[in-house]
Amino acid sequence: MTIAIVDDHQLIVDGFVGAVLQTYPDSRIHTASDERGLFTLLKKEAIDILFLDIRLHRSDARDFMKKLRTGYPELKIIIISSLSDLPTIETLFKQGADGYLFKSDPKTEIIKAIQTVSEEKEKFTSKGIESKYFAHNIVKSHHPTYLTPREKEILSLILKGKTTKEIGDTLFISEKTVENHRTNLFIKFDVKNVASLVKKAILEGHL
Amino acid sequence: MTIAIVDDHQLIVDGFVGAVLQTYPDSRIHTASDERGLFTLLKKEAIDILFLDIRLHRSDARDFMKKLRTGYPELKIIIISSLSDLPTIETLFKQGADGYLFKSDPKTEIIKAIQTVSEEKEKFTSKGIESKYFAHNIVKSHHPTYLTPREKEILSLILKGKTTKEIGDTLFISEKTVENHRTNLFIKFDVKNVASLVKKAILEGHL
DNA sequence: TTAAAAATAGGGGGAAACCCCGATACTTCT
DNA sequence: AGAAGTATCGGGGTTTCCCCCTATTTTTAA
Repeated sequence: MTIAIVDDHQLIVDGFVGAVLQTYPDSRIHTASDERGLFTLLKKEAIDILFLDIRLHRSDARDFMKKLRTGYPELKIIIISSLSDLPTIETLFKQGADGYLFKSDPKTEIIKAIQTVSEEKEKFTSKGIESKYFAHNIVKSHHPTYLTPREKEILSLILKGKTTKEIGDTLFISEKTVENHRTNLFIKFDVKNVASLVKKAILEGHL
Repeated sequence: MTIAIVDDHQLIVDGFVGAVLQTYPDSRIHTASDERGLFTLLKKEAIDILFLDIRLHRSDARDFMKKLRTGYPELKIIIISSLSDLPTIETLFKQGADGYLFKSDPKTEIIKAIQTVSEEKEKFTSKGIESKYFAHNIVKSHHPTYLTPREKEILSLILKGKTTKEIGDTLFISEKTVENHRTNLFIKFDVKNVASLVKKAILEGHL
């Protein structure tokens, strides 16, 4: 069994490798710290299970997952995150994640995750996830879902503290157009002002 | 030598313990996952060096550091964080931190940190910090500094997406007063709109 | 006890945000 | 060919923000 972990926190990687080797001394574990490193790795090695820190990709987790799914359909992807944001979790599952666990989960959950996805039958969610998942009723969760390229562009400028006028000047479009995109961002994020938008965007990894 | 680590991410804790035991097999390492656990621990054990994930304390790292410093003046405190926010680092040093390292630093930095603060002479900053530190010229850094209790209250309501009017109604004060506090927050955070305020506040751990 | 800081509140005004609406053009997918 | 989605722009409006001031009371610290 070949396992890979991608995380930019060295400590996380070390803790992970230790935990897996303890249970599976014969497993081969590859590590990478970012997106680029991951693809280099995937080209060289046949990876069975990938543990992925989703916060690596600021802008577009969706395209990233798609790329992984299409390029490596057999790959099992387990998201490992410090985010407890539920809509994100739901979205990632829709995008083809096979499992999800928190960095705060005990390391036994890693082993469980490996076993669950190896058996090919079901998706894995850690206990930490499940408790949060059912605490807030995720059923009526608002999907921050998909942002268009232009929306992402405008969101990033909002996050930089730019005003509508400044954004318009930057992108050479009218303030009205910026307002429209802004409104659409509000709708997609289900918020009613910039403060909430910025908060939600940051917590969902758009920074 | 007795070492403690406080972090709510189990993987980080495991990675840390492994790294330290590798170099100091005889060291005693205690762990806690939150603030409460830490104080329970400090009452029972004589800790020499504390590695602390500062993101644990949403509201008030300042009071927290003060409490530690006054209650345990001999304790060496090394902040371990995933935040790369420079003003925060500076502030924490001012508040009596003895060292600072990133979660993305290699584990050799942990050992270096232990050695540096043990020698009692100097503060420790990891290589990761130093490179960032000098990349942006921190000299003219704006200290988000001290927030009054009322300002913290208002900040937290802004972070919840409340409008000036709503905040006034919540705290039973006039909108004008809220506006004043809001202005003062802008000045202290050195920003010019809510978007930047929220972003900076979250990055500096006020969430 | 005096000075400084914090919290309160107001007047007044301009700028930006926010919310309706409708409209056109271009791509993409079915 | 038609529907859906994206991106563009406008009119016209209300609300909120943001900034300039002054000023009083209370709390805190020197």
